[in-house]
Amino acid sequence: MDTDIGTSLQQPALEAFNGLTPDQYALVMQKGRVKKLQAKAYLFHQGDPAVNCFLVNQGRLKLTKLNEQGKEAIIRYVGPGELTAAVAVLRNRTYPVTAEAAAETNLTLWDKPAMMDLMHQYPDITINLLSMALERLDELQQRYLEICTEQVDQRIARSLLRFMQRAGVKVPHGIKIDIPLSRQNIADYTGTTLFTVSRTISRWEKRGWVKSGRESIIVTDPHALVQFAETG
Amino acid sequence: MDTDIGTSLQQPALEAFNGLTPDQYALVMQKGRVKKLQAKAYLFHQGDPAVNCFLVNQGRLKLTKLNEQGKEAIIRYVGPGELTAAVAVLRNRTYPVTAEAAAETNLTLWDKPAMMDLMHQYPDITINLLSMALERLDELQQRYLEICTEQVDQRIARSLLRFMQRAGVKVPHGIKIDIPLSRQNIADYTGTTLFTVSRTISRWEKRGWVKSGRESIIVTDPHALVQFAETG
DNA sequence: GAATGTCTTTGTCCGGGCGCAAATAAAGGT
DNA sequence: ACCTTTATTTGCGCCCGGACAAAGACATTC
Repeated sequence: MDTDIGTSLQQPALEAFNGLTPDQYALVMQKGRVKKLQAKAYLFHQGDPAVNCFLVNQGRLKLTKLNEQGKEAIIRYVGPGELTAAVAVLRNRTYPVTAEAAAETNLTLWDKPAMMDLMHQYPDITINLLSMALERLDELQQRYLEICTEQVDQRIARSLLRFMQRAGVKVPHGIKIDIPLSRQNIADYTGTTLFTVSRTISRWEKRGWVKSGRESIIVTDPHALVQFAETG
Repeated sequence: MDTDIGTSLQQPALEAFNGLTPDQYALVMQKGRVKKLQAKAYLFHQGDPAVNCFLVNQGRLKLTKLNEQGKEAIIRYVGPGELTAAVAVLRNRTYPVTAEAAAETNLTLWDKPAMMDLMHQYPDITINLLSMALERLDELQQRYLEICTEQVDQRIARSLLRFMQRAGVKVPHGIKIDIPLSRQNIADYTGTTLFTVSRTISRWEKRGWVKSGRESIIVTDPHALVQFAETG
């Protein structure tokens, strides 16, 4: 029973290659090249010409975006089973974001012609990609709503809950977010400052809602967080 | 030459049915049903079961989203040539947003089976839809960055510029935004309050950057706005 | 284990921008 | 023309949350 400890709670990601037979799947993966990234290594930078798209096999990518003044926002974290930089395939543009490994990460990548071939060969892939894009759009719309209408506390609560769902692992007294998350990261994700995040989280720690360490957060009372996120 | 006045500056929207022959296009449009909406009429509400997707032929839809407390954010305006509610086709879910006609609007709509048929019959459609979804994702990421990193003034400037690009028509002394936009609308779009928007715009009016009336805005000095948006 | 670098906490200050109230202006209805 | 409704402006007070400083906690390296 305690083998549960460490089990990932991650909901099965919407896969790009659903609906293929194992044989087809093997072929598709064969067409791609694998790549391994150390933590904190950059995969591509915002503005680089976009040539490949990437499937995360293990690990996690952090997607960030900079404005003209060099201020940063975290667009999202890409986990196992998720595909990113599909823009590269559909348009001859540049990457709109920067991708950095948040932890050691294994990828499979395809260049534009390869992915185009696959999409024509297996139309389901295009449909899956569309479905994934719409899902992400949906999530971002939700976050946009939150940042427009809610205050910092609530947004931080929601972020922790979102991270928990996406990358939570059970530990003795709660659920640990299995991404190295600094206060600054959370601030960049929620559109505030690391100071405010720090204060907010210490407050919650005193109330027993979370336990936090250096770049690590354990949610001990998810229910309280949900309650807080919804009512302020 | 002065016939230019009133000409839309709208950049040609990325179309859902590019790459089809005129005959095929006619067939596709035949498969859909047309619908006409009066201004302020609702097309669907957030939470309604999603059954149709819609192509705007004329007019404009306003997509909004509510949070638990009933606060609203404007996700985007959908103009001629653009398709919305593709989610309806790809997933058996509910509409994630509310759609309301911002002006009198003509639509063509397809239900899930019809659109599914089309996607299978003309694979290019799926690719176009994917491309459009990625484009919208890109735009929303950009706005997310802005709302995370920039202050209210700048965001309002950027919004006006964005509306100008999407729905600008030339008028004698500037470019008129051809959407009925109240201060409240702009506030909901940029994540602030109508008071702040009002103050900001009157300030700009005094500087001669814009001319504004009731639910109407004319940008008279786009360059100044761009400058301001980028440097604060 | 000393030194260095990074992350985090906490205090203080203060200003951008929100909330509210009240006045004004514009459109529409009868 | 009058009344009603809805949009906009403006003044004022206040507070959330940003800016900055300084110190503490934790890792890593040599």
